[in-house]
Amino acid sequence: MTDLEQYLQTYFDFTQTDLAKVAAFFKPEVIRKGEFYLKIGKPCQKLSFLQSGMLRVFVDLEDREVTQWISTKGYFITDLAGLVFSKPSRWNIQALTDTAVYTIDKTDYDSLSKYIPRWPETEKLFIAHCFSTLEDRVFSFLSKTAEERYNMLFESNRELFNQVPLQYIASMLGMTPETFSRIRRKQLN
Amino acid sequence: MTDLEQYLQTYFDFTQTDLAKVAAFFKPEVIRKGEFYLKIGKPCQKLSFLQSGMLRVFVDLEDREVTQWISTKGYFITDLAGLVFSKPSRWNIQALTDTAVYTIDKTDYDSLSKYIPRWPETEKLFIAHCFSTLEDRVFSFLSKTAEERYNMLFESNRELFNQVPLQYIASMLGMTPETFSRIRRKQLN
DNA sequence: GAAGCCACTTGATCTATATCAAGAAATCAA
DNA sequence: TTGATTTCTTGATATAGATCAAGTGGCTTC
Repeated sequence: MTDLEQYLQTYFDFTQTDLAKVAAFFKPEVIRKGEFYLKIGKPCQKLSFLQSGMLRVFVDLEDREVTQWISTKGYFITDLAGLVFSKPSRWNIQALTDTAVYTIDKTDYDSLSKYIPRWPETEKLFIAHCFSTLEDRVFSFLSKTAEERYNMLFESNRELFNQVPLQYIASMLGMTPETFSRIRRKQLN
Repeated sequence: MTDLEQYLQTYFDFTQTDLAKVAAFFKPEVIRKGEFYLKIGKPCQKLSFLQSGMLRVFVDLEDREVTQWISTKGYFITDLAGLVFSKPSRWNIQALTDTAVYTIDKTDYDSLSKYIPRWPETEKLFIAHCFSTLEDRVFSFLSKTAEERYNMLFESNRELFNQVPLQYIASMLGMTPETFSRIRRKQLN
């Protein structure tokens, strides 16, 4: 069983048969460090499962970049609004390291329910789960300090802190690299 | 055509027949000012369409309340994670004024696809839309000042500012009532 | 292994926003 | 109406976090 199948299984509770059917639509692909998976304004006609490496979701403002998310091993990556509504992407997605993904294109993605009767239900659960995660994230900005947000992320995703330029994590947590660095030192003591 | 049907139509692009079918599942209900639509820890076994009035989504912390959202005329209200995953609700939802809603209970909600073949697709689009809105909200915390967030909300939902205790709007924007008040004065000049 | 480039750290200072404390205004209750 | 709450404003002050400006220490590249 591939990583992809394993992941789909834990996540979606498919039968072995459905698992294989779904997985067959995903094609392996490598994005080299620095290459873009997606650029702002382009249509997003694919969904990928991240097998190894890291992708950063970000936006360029006049005076700085804002990192919205960093996707690591075991996550899916796409611009959901782009995929679902065929809108131009609102995010850049770029490889921080050489990154191996399995990709399904929109056409195949949209056809999944023909082959997997339970797909629409599964897909709903998945998107609802993503929604719920974002609700928590919004709540963290409403109710937590920079230090508390740092600690939450550190507890839940320690590996990130060794593998990614820290300035990107800082941005994703809504603070400057300097603040991040000071909090980090404080927590190490 | 009821408000509900009208709203469902603009939102979901149903046929007239499907529209009537769906709408028939929703029962009118009134929540008096101060009453709770939902309490933290309780299961959320319903979804409602807000016909008039206002509901506030919030959490009690030790030393303060945090308002996560205020739902007004024309919005849906539920705890999505509760509805979809049958988890205990993570939010309190309380009426700020006497509020008229149309409510569908979970059992009926889950059965919709039996009557409306296009329901799963529609439901997916709806949840994906909610997700996308939250993405924008997260981004606003990563990239905007309190004043910028104030202005964004003011432009997009001016009525809210006349109808709701301002402290709740302040909380929902991630600032104190004092800061909100000062920004407000500044913008009025 | 020197030169250059990043990423990170650290200190000094600044600023947006929070906190604290009163008062004014609005709303509610009887 | 009148008093009692609650909400909003305003000022004074405090502070978390930003900004600015040098460093330092790795990596990379030739």
